[in-house]
Amino acid sequence: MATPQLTKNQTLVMDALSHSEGPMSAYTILDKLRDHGFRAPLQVYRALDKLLEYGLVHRLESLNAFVACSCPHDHEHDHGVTAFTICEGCGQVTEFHDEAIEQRLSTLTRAQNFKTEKTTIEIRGHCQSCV
Amino acid sequence: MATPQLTKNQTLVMDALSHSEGPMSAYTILDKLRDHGFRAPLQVYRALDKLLEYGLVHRLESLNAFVACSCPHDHEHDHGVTAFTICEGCGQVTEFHDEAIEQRLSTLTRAQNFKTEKTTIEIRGHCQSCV
DNA sequence: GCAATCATGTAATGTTATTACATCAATTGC
DNA sequence: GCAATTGATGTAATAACATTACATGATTGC
Repeated sequence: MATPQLTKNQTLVMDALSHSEGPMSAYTILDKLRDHGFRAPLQVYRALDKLLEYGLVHRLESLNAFVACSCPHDHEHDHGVTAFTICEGCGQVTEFHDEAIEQRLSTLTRAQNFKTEKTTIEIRGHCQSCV
Repeated sequence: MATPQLTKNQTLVMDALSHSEGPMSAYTILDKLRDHGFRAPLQVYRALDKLLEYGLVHRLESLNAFVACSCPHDHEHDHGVTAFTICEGCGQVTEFHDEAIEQRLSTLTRAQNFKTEKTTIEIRGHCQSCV
C-alpha cells in the first residue's frame, strides 16, 4: 500500500517512536505527547493502528509495545515476515528479515492448509553487551 | 527439569486448560474455577507461572492467553522452539516444532552474539475449515 | 449547500497483570 | 520438640493495557 500523508496525530506518534531508543508502550507515548495536546489513550491507539497498517511501525506482542520500523527502504511493498531480537538487559530491539525462515514457515503452513495473515517472531534474550 | 507433583491450584488450572477446546485467558480460567474456590486473579497467575516453568502450558503472546502443551511425550526435557498457528475464525491453535527453523534462528542470533532465552513464533490466519 | 467520509476529542469502561501484605502448612536443623 | 525457613495460599488494592460509545470538526465530491 502507498503510504498516504500522515495526519497530525500520526506524525506526532511516528516522531515519538522514531526518536526513541527502544520500544514504547501506548501509554508511554501518550505521556510523551501530553505537551502536544494528547489527552487520551485512544488518540495514541488510533494513530498506531494506521501506522501499523502502513507498515511504519511494528507491534511487539511479548512487550505490549511498539517500535518504528527500521527498514530503510520505502514502505510501498510488503517486507514479508519481520522478526525481532529483544534484549532483556538494555531493551534494545533488532529487527531482521530472513527469506529461509519465511520459506520454511510457508511450507509448514501450506501443509496444514493454513492461510497466514500475520506472523510474529520475537526472540527474548540478552544482546552482546548485556550477557 | 523434572516436573514435581502439582499443587491443588496448579492441578485445577492444568485441568481447566486441558479440557478446553482452545486457549483461555487468565480471567476466563478464573471464572471457570470459581466453583472450586478461586477468588482472585493471582491464584490463576501463580499457578500459570509454575505450569509455564514446567513446560506444561504455553503462553500465546498475541492473544494474552494460555494453552495446554499438546506435546505427547513427557516434559522432562526441552522441546526447543515451539510455534503456533492460530485461527482467527474458530480459535483453533495448533502447536508445532521444526528443527530447520530452530537451526536457522540459532544461526541468525549467533551472528548477532545474541543469547536466546525464549522464542515466540505465532502465526495468525485462517485454518482449513475457516477460509 | 449538503451528504459522505475521515480525523479528532472526551469519558467511561473493559481486560490483563502485578504489588503488598497476611496466613498457613511442610520441612529442616538444632 | 520447636524455632526457623521455605513454599503455597488468600485477599485487597492497584497498575498497565486496550476498547466502546458518543459527540464534534474538517474535507471532499456532487
